[in-house]
Amino acid sequence: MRSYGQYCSIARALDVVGDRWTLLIVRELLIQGPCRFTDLKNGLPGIAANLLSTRLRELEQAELIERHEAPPPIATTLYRLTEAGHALEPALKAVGLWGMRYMSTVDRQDTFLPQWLAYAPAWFTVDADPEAPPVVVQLDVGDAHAVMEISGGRVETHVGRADSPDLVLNGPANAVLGLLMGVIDLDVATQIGLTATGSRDVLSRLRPIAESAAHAS
Amino acid sequence: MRSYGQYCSIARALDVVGDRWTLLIVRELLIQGPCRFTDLKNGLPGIAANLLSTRLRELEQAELIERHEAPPPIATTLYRLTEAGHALEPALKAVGLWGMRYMSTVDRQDTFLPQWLAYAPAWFTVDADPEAPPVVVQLDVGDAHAVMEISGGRVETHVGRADSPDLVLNGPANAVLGLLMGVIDLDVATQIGLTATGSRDVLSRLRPIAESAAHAS
DNA sequence: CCGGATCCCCAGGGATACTG
DNA sequence: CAGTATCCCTGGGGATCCGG
Repeated sequence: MRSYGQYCSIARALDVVGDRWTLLIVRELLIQGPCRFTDLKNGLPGIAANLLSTRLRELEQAELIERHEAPPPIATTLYRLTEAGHALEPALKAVGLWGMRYMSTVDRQDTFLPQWLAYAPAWFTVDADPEAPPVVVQLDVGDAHAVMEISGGRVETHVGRADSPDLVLNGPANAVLGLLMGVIDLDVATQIGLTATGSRDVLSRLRPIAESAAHAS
Repeated sequence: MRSYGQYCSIARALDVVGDRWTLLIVRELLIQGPCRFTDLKNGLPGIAANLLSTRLRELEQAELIERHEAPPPIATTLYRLTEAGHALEPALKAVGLWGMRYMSTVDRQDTFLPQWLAYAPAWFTVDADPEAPPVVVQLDVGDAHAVMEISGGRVETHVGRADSPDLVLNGPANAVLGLLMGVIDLDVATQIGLTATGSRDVLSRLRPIAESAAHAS
């Protein structure tokens, strides 16, 4: 990207990460950890291979990521965030929090990956009642499955299924995540296809982070 | 901008404000208030007029800004942020906070405008001692002049000069702002051309916001 | 002078194919 | 699997011009 040539920290930041796809590459590395080239390509539907290659080179030069030749049994190069790259997390969260206003609808064309089902609650919701006993929520959106563990003030998530969840939320992405993120309420979510199986009152355990509370992890 | 086509709030946000210049236009409207076309063009050195025109149209369609036909004596159209546009402030602050790491050096080519001298301390520093009496700091970088009023826990700024400041900081942009933002210390700032006239101990009144504390105003 | 519109040129992005 | 090479096309930059 051409530099804006301004002595302003916002413009300087955009000089480094303002290019198309760049912040989404950082997003994938933040939520997935160190990735192979192919992992990144799969996590960024639509990106051209040459462009990913170019971006990775630029990010490495900017010292936001570093290549790491993993020994067997991996035996391939992994890309991982440096400290400076990891420091983008608060900025990405703030941007994502603002973008939440566009999450109430979903287009048929939109791609949706399991890891996004997992990271969204982890980044943008908190346990509203830290003293209460732990609960587990299973999220199912098509073929994407994730588990939320709400406990001690924190919400932790991972891709996959739970053994005996207290609640199972199933439906289209905007119904499940829209409800969790607080952009739609339970009535609307149900209307657009949400089915909630189990104890619905665990939903009150979850509080979406308000914009005014955007902050570092 | 082409849509990323992902059901992810970060990707959705970038669909709207990820284009070149877009976030900087929002920055100008945030720090300047409602602006004329020419004000924006002047505040964004290097932008082509047609591109500014295009971006303003896109931003209006996205309902982040709105045109306002101001009556005489202004008698021209003003562009101002809507609620949704204003809601970008936390995200811009978080991005700017991350970009602070690139503020220790300044290139001769870099442009620097008086309003940036004013907004940076207001956005990225706080009064470390709210109980102490108010102090006034004058900032001079070339032809750019700004005033900081540190009082009651807050740091307020405006472009211009103060009558009887408690401290005057003069020097290149990276010396003055780098010092205030905490990216360089007083010794280094002095080495690269800072002159501090008045009571230097008022500098201790100022605390740069740490990354972990990035939050809404 | 303000608020654009038009035109031309080039860099950057997208799609596909190909290679070590 | 991990990229590179190629081609095409869109979008951005710069200058100029035009109506109010």
